[in-house]
Amino acid sequence: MQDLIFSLHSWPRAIVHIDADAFFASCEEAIHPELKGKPIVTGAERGIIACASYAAKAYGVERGIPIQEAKRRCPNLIVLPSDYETYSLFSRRMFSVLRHFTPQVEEYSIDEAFADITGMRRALNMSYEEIALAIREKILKEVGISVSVGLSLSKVLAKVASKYRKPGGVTFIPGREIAYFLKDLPVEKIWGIGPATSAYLHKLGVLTALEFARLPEHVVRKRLTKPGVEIWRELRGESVLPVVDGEKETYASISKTKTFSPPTNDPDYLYAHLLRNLESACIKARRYDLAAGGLVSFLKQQNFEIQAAETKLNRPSSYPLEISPFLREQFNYLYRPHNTYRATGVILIHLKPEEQVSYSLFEDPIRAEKTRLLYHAVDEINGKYGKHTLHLASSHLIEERGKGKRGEPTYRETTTLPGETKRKHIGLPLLHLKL
DNA sequence: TCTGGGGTCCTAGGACCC
DNA sequence: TCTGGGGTCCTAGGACCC
Repeated sequence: MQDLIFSLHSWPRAIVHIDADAFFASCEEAIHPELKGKPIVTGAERGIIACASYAAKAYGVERGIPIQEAKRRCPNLIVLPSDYETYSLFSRRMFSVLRHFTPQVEEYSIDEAFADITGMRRALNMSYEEIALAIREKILKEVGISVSVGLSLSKVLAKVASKYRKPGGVTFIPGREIAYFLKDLPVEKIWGIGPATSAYLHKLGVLTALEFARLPEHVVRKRLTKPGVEIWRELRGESVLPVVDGEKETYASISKTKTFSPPTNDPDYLYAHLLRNLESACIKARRYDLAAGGLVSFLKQQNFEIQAAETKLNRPSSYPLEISPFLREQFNYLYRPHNTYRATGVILIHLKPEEQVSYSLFEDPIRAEKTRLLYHAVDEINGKYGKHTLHLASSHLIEERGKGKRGEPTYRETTTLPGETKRKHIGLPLLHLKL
């Protein structure tokens, strides 16, 4: 083992990873104690399982499989819709318990976090191992959620540790035991090593995490890119990926995608979906006070091929009324009548804080202000009566189609170019009220 | 895993400039 | 006018994550 780096001091760094066990299902059990221990899944709204409780997993019910198939495997399965608002609440409570042990907490996803507890032994009067155990106990007791905990010298190793005994495990990987934990771990199971890199490593004859960790440095630097080298160092017990604390409250991009069945080549229907994607993305952007500097949209063909277009906006915006002309342009550019499509998507990119947006000399400030006020009202109405109660008229085709009838598609908003001052009225007639 | 939805980061290569 | 070399910025696209 002397070829792997670790200091004689057993914990040069102490990094913890916590991973909630069957998180969505656990939240449901915490709210509805009568469901505890029963086979439950979430994901009813999509028809695909988002999360399965361990009782459900015992029947061979896994994440990603269709609900129908799951019911075949487990006839008394309890199927619930996913309730992200509630799960976020539990998530925040878990993380705040974690912050009880150290301020250095990285909220990695809704159900995972890293914490750097280096140097906290004296303050907490506990060993690092005791701190890891205490974290699990306190979250279980105060939030009612079972988590698995890993403690090691780096983030990558802490991830290996937390996965080692699930559910409910607490696993320590001190420097001298790294090789033991890596020797039977396939490279493709390492955090950050995906299909492409594993295939490449396999070709080099590297099958396990230990074989990877033992590659000579010059080979790793020559064959892999930066992330690969970082993972290699972390596996050897050297902490190079920092635990980034602070709650995440901004985005670099916001995307909305929708898959529909059956696939279609109907341009009106496709564009209506794109418009709805745009509205959803803009709602989220406005919620975070962000404005998009660019727009990407794409069509996914039946054979999963994707065509995408990107446009730079002349001024950052979070208003569909201003952005939709560009979307229309992109759609006209991308759409081919002889292709059949299974999904559409919109991505708002180059997001920046709303207050940093300045208006160009060439546009009508009154008009821009009116749009802002209009959407302020739209957000208020939709907040009261439900998302998309008030929406762009031409995205209404989605509802029409849902009811099996065809409305007259309208593209009136496409004549409203941002910066164009000719048109006076600002949109209410272009909106549609869902009853 | 016959493939849902939402993200981030990195790199190579072109455009442009001196 | 031709040629070489080097820097910065931007974009497309790949890879990976939950």
